[in-house]
Amino acid sequence: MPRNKESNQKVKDERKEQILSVALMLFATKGLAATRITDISAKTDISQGLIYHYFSSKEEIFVSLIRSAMNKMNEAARNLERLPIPAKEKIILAATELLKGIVKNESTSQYYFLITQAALSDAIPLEAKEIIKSQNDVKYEIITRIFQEGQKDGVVKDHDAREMTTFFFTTINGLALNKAIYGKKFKMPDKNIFLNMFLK
Amino acid sequence: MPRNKESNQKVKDERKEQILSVALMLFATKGLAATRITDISAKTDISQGLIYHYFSSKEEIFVSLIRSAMNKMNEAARNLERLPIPAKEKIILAATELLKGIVKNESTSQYYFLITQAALSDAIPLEAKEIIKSQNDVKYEIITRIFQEGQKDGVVKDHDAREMTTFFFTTINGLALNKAIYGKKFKMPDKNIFLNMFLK
DNA sequence: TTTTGCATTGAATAAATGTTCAACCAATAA
DNA sequence: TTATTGGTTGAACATTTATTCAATGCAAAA
Repeated sequence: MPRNKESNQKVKDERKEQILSVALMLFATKGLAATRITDISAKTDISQGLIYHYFSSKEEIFVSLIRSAMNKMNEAARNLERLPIPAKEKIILAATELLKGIVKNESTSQYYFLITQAALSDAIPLEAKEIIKSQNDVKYEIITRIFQEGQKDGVVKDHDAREMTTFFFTTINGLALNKAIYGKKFKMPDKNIFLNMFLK
Repeated sequence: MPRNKESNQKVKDERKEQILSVALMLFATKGLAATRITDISAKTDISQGLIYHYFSSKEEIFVSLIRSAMNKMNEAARNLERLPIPAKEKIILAATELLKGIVKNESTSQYYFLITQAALSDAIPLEAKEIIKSQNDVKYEIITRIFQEGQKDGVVKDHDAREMTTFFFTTINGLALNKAIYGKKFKMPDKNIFLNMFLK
């Protein structure tokens, strides 16, 4: 008999994790098409063959990353909405955490680029585009609701809530891409400038 | 003797223009690596061979597009600075024109994506990266100066001018990408929300 | 120690794609 | 009409790269 089930599963999970983590970095810095399986193989020290033991194709790796990116973002948005604090606090918290995430956690900016790439590019698996299409609105709707709540409280500006949401996410997205471009050189600007768009 | 010089030059310019225009669209929607010479060939109805008569490689086409994108943007920024109007008006004008450009002229959003791609990706000709490195700051510095002038006039908020500039361009960039993703479905939000970040 | 099941390897395969090049054609001057 | 120049073609070539697969290694059970 070979290794026991759990131990095998552990190895499998670790390998998958390694592959996904390196692939995220590569897809974000080179793009899907320009990332070679050999690149992933070299950076993970996992043979090409083994990568195909865990994922059926390069595209499946990409789709898997998109799926987890969307899940993480939506999960965070849902948690935010549930918090027992006023709308204004939620908005400040969201801005603070998102900007912090961009500065600290490299994978945050990388996820943003991955999603931008997937949404934008024709050369991306259909499945990835569908995941985004069906899930992207979730966080938009949540933030829009929070803005509307804040307007009732009289603390959020009286612009169209959905339009403010567009600015909210496009700006965050723009910052994340800027961070991805400039790396450590990027200096995050003061979040209060950003909050001026929304808060009275 | 063949066609005369001018007539030939005209044909050449037209062909180059065709190639560049189609390549811009393809690079912006698929990325450099995923765009095939055959794609450009098919969409322009120009044979593959002829493309190599005008450009020495796929990458040269890309570099050429990056160069003209940077030139256009910097030129616009320089013209803005020269206008004989108060700083506040310049800021409003810049925002108005940039947003209008994103909504109307498809190539504007496409240029933004091209530059983001080039700045971000490792799989991009070095020359393109160097053009961006050396030229990207130009427009940042111009807008920063205009913000500072506006602060002297007492019409621009007292945040760090350079940080406001970061928000200015990251937001524009984010909007342009959003437009590129959603195309005609994209609804441009009210520019006054945006201007709240900067104007008193 | 031997067997077994599964992870793992990397060379082989097949397909795709950037680039080249010899031949072709079209317009004009002679 | 003919010769010439230079735009134009597309098949051929060389290279790259995703994917497969037969063989190997290894940990645990018998």
